[in-house]
Amino acid sequence: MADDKVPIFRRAELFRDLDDAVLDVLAKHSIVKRLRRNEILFLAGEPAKGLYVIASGSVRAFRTSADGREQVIHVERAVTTIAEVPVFDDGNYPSTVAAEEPTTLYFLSKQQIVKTAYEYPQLALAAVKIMAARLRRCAELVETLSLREVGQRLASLLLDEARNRGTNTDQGTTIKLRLTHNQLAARIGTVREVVTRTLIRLQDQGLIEHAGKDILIPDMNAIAAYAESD
Amino acid sequence: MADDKVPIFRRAELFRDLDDAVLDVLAKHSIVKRLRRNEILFLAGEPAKGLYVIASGSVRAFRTSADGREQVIHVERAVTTIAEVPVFDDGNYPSTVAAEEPTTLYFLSKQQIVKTAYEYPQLALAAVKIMAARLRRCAELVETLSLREVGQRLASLLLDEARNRGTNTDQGTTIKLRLTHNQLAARIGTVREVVTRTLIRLQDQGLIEHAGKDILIPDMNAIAAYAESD
DNA sequence: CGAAGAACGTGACTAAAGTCACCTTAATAG
DNA sequence: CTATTAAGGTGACTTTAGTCACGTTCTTCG
Repeated sequence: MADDKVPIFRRAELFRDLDDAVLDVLAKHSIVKRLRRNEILFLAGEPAKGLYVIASGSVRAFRTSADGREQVIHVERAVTTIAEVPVFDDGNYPSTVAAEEPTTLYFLSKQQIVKTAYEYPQLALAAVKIMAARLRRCAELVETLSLREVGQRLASLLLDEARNRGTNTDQGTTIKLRLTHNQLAARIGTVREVVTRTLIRLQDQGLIEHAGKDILIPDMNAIAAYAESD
Repeated sequence: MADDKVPIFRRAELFRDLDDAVLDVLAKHSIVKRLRRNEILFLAGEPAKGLYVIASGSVRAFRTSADGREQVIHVERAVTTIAEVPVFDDGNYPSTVAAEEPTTLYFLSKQQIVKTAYEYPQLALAAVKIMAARLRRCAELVETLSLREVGQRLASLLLDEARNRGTNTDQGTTIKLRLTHNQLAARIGTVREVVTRTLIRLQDQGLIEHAGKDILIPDMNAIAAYAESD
């Protein structure tokens, strides 16, 4: 039964360099958890018991203001781990995590991970790499939130999506947004209405063409320039 | 000559658990660098050659917008390391770093550190801890920038300072600010004038009393409540 | 299919933040 | 000690973002 977990675990960057035998031990100790869309895995500030491997689906880590507005810190999709931070620094969960879609996870206890990290330095090294990458993205998020306006933040997000999962046509790059305006807002640090209006504005400026969830970026360079401009 | 470096290195969290012998090797390979106030150590995006130990003084890591506005990501003071991120994930420097005051640093090459990390897992483990802590603070920064207003952000900063280096009197907690309004602005993501006005507003609201760089917080709970309020 | 709920669009308004220009005060270097 | 320069203060204004209210259009599911 743990056998089918091992290949999944191996796809996680954190575990990539561990031997099958070690992964097998981890897998045997892991506990399955399934989440419905928007179901919460844990809350920011809760004492952390361990980390999770996202076997399928995706989750968002976010913070909430007192009046309920969300700011997404990062989104992670299968197969990765989440909540490494509190495992290694022994604190509470730093953000609330909820499923973006139906998601299956495997839970691994803090003790188990830390023990393994002492025995197999590859694990610690991999953890460092993952955190380094997170830190980079987090610093970028700080920069855009603080130094760029909503239009540019939205443009960056679209650009990102287009680069990752866009398809090139003769008209330019097209993407099918899977996010609602509300979700977009939570990622770029604003509210729904502003997203709606900003999309229209980007269209008026000729940077995008959108019909519902379908977005066409005629000129990737133009939108990149706009996103980065002063 | 490396002998005097070893006790300094040992005070850095990253190196705390290494043997003297190992530290001695690192120390022998390190290169001194001195910075004047506001002198730049490296720029965001530059290829990273290694990390630095802050032997004395302090530095800020920040990002700059096209029109020159700065957003401070974190501040580090002696004795800590900076630029671990690009050492472990092998990318460019993520932020620009400049000295906040006259500062002495020791440079250590990426190769040297990585090699040591492979031999001594304590180093990797320490790096994970440091990054985890950074990630926490960075997420917090994202939250405050996105979800809180300037008044609250400034209040949190003052509260932080007061908790760390405030002195309690019968009137409340007092702190001597060492930051100019410009520096405050760069940390909380706004501009000078807004800081000036916000300080006045906080005073009008009875949360602080300030005369130049001296700030009195009569009621720590009150300002904490304000900083966190919706 | 048709009703309910979610998502989207939009006008009108408020408020917060940022900009500009200029003045005053403090710090410090010759 | 005084001349520069850096820092702080302030009024008037613009811009951007956020709020509220409400209508419309999708989705989806009983």
